Amino acid sequence: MRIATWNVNSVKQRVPRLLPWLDERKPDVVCLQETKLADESFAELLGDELSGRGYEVATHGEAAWNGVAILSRAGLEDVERGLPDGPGFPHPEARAVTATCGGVRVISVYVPNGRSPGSDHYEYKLAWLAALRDYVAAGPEEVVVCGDMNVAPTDDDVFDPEAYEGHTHVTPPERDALKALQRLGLHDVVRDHWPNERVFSYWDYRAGMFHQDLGMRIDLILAGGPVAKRVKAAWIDRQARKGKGPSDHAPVIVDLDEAPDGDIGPVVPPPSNPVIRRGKKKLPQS
DNA sequence: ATGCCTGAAGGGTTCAGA
Repeated sequence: MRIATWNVNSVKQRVPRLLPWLDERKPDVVCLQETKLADESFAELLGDELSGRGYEVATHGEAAWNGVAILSRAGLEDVERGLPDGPGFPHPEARAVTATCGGVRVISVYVPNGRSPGSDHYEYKLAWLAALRDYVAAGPEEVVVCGDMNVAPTDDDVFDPEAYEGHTHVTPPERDALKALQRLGLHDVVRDHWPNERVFSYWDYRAGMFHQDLGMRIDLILAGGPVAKRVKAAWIDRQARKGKGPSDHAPVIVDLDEAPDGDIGPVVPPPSNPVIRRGKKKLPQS
């Protein structure tokens, strides 16, 4: 079973990239984030295209912002939207959807950004991560938490720790909240398979950050013990970040058990990364 | 070539993203 997660940064804008990607990589389960579409609009936009490819769909969206989904052709049962007792800002937002697919409890999450350390939104982010931890703790071990965690687990997951000083995504409280989740027994499957590689999943659109490979790894697949034992491959699909009209995030892909049949692309990530240019690099300023 | 920001809402710009 191939499971993928992708922050598409507007599914409406990403249709010309999403559908060919599904046909090429042939994932059995896809977690999407930042769909930015209400459920009815999602069904109208993609219902036929997805059912034609054999996918059932669970969406939890809202107009304009946020929005998550799970596409599955491995079954889609017991759908839950949102986090029970999760915090809002001030109202609950569409940031989590859960379903059982092929015997695995799949949670697609879009963790709040946090905006700036110490802000209300930052506190909201920490509270949201705590609620996610409680939710996972109450569920089965056969679980994968997939999505945009908006936290880089370690300094190895950003292009330059100094560039992020004073910014979100790297602060100790955020990393502690992520660790608390992992302490439930979840494995960061991409890092486990590529312990010493430079692997990022997000690159800012601005200033040629992708082309210099100045990014961060914030999109994760966290697998419960029994699922982690089944992992045969885990990688980030950088190809999907190239070309015309990409999302600013790349998909993360994991294969459980035997890799699926057919031409479904590499089962290991392309090992080469671009040449890193000399000179101090900073984050683009907004 | 991987090539220097994008999406959405609402209104002629502003906010959000990370």
